[in-house]
Amino acid sequence: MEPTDDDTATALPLAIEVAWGLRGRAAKGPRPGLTVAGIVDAAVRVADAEGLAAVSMGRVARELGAATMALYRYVGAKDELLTLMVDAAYGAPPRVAEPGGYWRDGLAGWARAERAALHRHPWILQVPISGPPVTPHALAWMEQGLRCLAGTGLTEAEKMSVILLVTGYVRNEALLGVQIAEAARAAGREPGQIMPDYRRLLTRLTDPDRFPALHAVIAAGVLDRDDDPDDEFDFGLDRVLDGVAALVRTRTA
Amino acid sequence: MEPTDDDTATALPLAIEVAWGLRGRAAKGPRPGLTVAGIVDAAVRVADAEGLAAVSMGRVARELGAATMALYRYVGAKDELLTLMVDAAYGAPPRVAEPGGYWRDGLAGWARAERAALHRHPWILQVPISGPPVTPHALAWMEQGLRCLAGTGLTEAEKMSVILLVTGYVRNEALLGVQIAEAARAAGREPGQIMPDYRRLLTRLTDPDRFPALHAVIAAGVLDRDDDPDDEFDFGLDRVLDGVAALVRTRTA
DNA sequence: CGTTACTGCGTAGACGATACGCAGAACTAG
DNA sequence: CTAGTTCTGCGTATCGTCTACGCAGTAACG
Repeated sequence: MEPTDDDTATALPLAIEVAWGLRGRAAKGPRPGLTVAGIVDAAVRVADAEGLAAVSMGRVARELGAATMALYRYVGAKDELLTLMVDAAYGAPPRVAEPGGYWRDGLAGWARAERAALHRHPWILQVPISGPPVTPHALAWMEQGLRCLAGTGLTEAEKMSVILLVTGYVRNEALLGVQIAEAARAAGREPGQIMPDYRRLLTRLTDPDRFPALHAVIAAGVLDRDDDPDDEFDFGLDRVLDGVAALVRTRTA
Repeated sequence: MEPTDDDTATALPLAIEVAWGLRGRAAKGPRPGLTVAGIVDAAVRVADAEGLAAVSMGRVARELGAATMALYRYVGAKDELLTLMVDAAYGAPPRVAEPGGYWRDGLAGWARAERAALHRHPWILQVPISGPPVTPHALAWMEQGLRCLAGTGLTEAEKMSVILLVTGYVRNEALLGVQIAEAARAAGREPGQIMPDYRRLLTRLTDPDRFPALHAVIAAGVLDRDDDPDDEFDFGLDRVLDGVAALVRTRTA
């Protein structure tokens, strides 16, 4: 029988249902030798140590002392594994939204916590996109973010937009950091040396007449040394939250 | 002889030097049958039509009627090709920064233009990160963005941060759009049906007691139908630019 | 006309995802 | 206790990918 529209619409990949605790052990058959959580942990371990590119089904299986194909009893495809790896790497969100707390402090803490998670597991940013969040931790993070905005008078739609805006900012900022670290690794240099190299490269490539604004930046010494990433992050976050604050004011007044 | 520090620091992949016009035709030897630009165009064509996953060296070569290995005379590795594909897909930036124009209009136009490019070539967002921008169009976009901020009184470092902030917002917003479209494609449904499906899924997965803020969003009907993506984009952009405006005010006053 | 530098590209190796199906284990019904 | 059922681990095999290597042919130069 064909699955109904409703079934396909709310159908989840096997391993993700397991992550939500929607599947128990099978009544019959041999005891499973592995667990979804164990597989995901092993995969995260590999990604942390050797990068996302090293995460192949075979490599993860070897990590567990299992055969490659054994994993496919637990995970329908590699995509599922990646989705669950991201969920595991985020972990449970911090409790930042105290009832009665100032929304801005809560949201800033939430953003910083996400940033910390991305710095712990930079490969998260390389996982290809698959769809809207459906894993337990991902939704828990969303919940925490929304709670920060409880007392603001924003509409629910606006709250969601703000959450998306902030998380987008954090991800993008972290992405830039990873790009620089990646470039440093590829060139075999210390992270602190990358910006001067980049400045030299830009100076060689770009003509001051055709790139005046860029050369003004270079001349001002902006690329002479790496900025403190924390300062850079806080600067942008303040801009974003200022923008949100402007909206909150219109709703409060 | 070992390359000096300076050489490695400013060394560029072969094909990217070609893109900057830093390499002429070789004096001797047979006439090249292909060009870097032609290869990149073919790859972009494949990505547009069949997605980034379809872009393999072999597939691109077939598109050109050449052999797989022929491409490696022009690009050192697949990464280089991807970088150049992104550059080609962005194309030349629009001229949004009129001298004497209001910075906010210019920056909004710049953001919208980038968004349009990402919508034309959604696979850009799936290209793995490699490093800071070094291709001609990428730097031209940066130049245009910086020019918008000419009259604002911001420091050069602040201008750069603002540009990064805005481009980050645009990329993130486009990413969300692509995720939704991707989910729609994977589920074989019309784009307009995705949000109701998602709402059903969340309702099934999350307990209202443990996810009260999320359920408030659901109850408010936020996920009942797809928002107009343009409205959603403009909302977030206004927030970001409001934040920038607050900074500009402190520098002007 | 040799020399030389460069071209196209065939061959081949290493690796990755994953469909398929078998052998055997664990549980249940009788 | 036994037979049947259902699930597990995983070997085998297919197909696709990137790319190192090196040969043979070609165009320009001296």
